[in-house]
Amino acid sequence: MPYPSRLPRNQQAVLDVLSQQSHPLSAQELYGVLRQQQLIGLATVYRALETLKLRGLVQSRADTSGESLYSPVEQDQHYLTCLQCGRSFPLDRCPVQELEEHLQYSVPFKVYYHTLEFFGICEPCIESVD
Amino acid sequence: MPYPSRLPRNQQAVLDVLSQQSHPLSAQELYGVLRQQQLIGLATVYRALETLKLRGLVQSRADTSGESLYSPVEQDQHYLTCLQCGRSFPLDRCPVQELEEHLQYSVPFKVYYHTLEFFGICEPCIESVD
DNA sequence: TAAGCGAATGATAATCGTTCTCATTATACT
DNA sequence: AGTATAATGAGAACGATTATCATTCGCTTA
Repeated sequence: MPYPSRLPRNQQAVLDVLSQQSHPLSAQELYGVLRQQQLIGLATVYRALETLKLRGLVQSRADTSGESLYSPVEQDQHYLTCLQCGRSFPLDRCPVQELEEHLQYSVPFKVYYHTLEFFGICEPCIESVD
Repeated sequence: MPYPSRLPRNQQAVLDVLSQQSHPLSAQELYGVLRQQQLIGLATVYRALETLKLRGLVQSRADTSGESLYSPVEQDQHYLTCLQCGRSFPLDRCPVQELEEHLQYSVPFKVYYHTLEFFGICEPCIESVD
């Protein structure tokens, strides 16, 4: 697992904000929060996220609206996501951990994290499906 | 599982092309293929994909470059995806099927399909990681 | 401590996938 | 056939992300 002894300031700031949140943030939301703390450009936020992803510290998933949502890798990332309204409901159980550990030994690929997402229609939306 | 007796022509055409491919296609690639067969607009391709997703017949996942890749739901969708080069390597084993079936009875949510993706660095890229 | 140099930054323009708009066309129903 | 309704294609609009570039920061070396 790549873990540099110290992170550049902006990367650290981005990671801190993500860790303080209990839910994934978009890059633009992140930018809004960081702007209240310091002078920072949107491009820098994207650059920091890119690097943090490559280091296996941050993960992203695509919102149904197209934008990416970012969260620290430690955070569980298993959802029921409604195709109609786009809302995501977190799941607690993860049956994949052991497979991930097994993969580490069986494939030439360094796994940082995984995502597991179930797609369908949530109860409130079921009635409104055409 | 929602399965209308007959699909509108364009939705059927989109589904046919996706089913003929052995790998997921972007909306733009799909548009290119369809244009060789018939007169169709890009907006219609997106509209058809949207509807097919809501019907649980097509699924999408985000490419590392940001665009969405579409494939029929029947197709297995489990990958090792390299954060560096973006290439995806399909996995055969799926440990989640039974959890999905269990979910159907334990949550108020109609599950159409799931995605499982492992992210990390592939062997060829490991050397080039800074 | 000052000078020099390469990497990082912020502002903004450019890019590109996706969605919206709207005039036109196809479809369904009577 | 006649009319209402939905679907379509073309292209404009949108918005998230990426590229550009002049400036600033951080570090090394004199």
